[in-house]
Amino acid sequence: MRVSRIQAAENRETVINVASRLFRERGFDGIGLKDLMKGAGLTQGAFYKQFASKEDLAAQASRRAMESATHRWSDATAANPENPLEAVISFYLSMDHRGERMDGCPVVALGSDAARQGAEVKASFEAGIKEYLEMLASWVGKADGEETGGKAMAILSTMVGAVLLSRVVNDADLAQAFLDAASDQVREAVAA
Amino acid sequence: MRVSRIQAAENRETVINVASRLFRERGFDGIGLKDLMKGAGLTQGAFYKQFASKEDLAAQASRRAMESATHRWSDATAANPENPLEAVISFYLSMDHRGERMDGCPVVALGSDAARQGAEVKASFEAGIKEYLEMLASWVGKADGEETGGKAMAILSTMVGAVLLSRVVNDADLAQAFLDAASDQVREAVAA
DNA sequence: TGTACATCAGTGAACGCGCGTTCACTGATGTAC
DNA sequence: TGTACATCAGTGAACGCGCGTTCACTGATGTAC
Repeated sequence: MRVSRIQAAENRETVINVASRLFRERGFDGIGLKDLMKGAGLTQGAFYKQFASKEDLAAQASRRAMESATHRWSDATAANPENPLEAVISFYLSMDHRGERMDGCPVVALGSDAARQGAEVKASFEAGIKEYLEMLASWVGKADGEETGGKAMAILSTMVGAVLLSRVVNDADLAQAFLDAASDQVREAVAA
Repeated sequence: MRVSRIQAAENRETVINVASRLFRERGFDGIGLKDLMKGAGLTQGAFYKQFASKEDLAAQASRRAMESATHRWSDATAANPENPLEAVISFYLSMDHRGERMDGCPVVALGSDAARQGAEVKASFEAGIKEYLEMLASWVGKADGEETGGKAMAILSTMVGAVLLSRVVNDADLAQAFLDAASDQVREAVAA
């Protein structure tokens, strides 16, 4: 049965939001369209009225996931404008973030998968990563020339790598140690 | 037809080696047992004479992949014992490494996937990561107390994150910038 | 404003396909005498 | 050392299943008059 244009648009958004979380939780290949649509309260048949293919949804969901991740950074810094970097460190480099793949950073949750996907998925990640970098660059102080962007990139690399490594090991103490070591390194990099 | 014990053991090793490369290239879910066995010159039916399940092979292949990665670090440093860290940086944080998923670092190639796997796969990664850390810790100089392990962890996080980020973006210049920024950061961290 | 009809989002079954896993069978290897 | 037989790595077909995708159909929505 047909549904209003507004309802259809809302349904589409719901599918993208659900997919952005379930893809992070289980990977692009770890969840099927049937379950994805069921998560949005729809049936599989409706999928191709909204998306060209699963890869198309992967690109949309990746973009949405990165948007919600950068919004989270914004919210954290708005709550602590005095020290935005420390506000981000305190949740990004935490055991909570290690444990919540579904709502965490998409680069960590899907980075290895995204590296195998097409240009559209990567473009979604690239856009979000540039958002991350702009925020970081505005906090680390613009000293002289190009080195600012470099500092932001190095900090982002350290943060992404630390959470990824923390998730890949069984030992919770080792995981915590990666997060702590990365926190220290980021603080030092900013101070330098 | 039966095959000698030696031949059977060799076949098993071949399957693990092939899997360690193909999993890195396509992900655990991106390659089937049929193609995996074909890559080793065998048929799918023989698989369950050697492995309990696909996840069992994933754990074996992950261990093998990490071993070959740490061996590569050893080889690089043996070729340049004066400055082992610089030797590792020059290939790990390179565009070549960004492009060769199949023979590159398993943490970058499979980290997001491994985070969703069981304890055995993670144990394989953990063992290799500890190897990485031991090598790094022996190079960064043991100053005073626990901080050495922390430095090694921070450096590994930066390196892993930079290659992952470089693979997730389409823009080759941005990818190169991540690798360069990480190289600088690692050098600074060691000097500090 | 009310009526007639075209549109199309959503349904649910079906498509072919490849997946991980199982199994009866083969025949060279390994063992016992 | 030679023979008889048990073992078992490998083969290839089959299993049930879920995948991404397609399609005929439904009926409320949107449009034209």
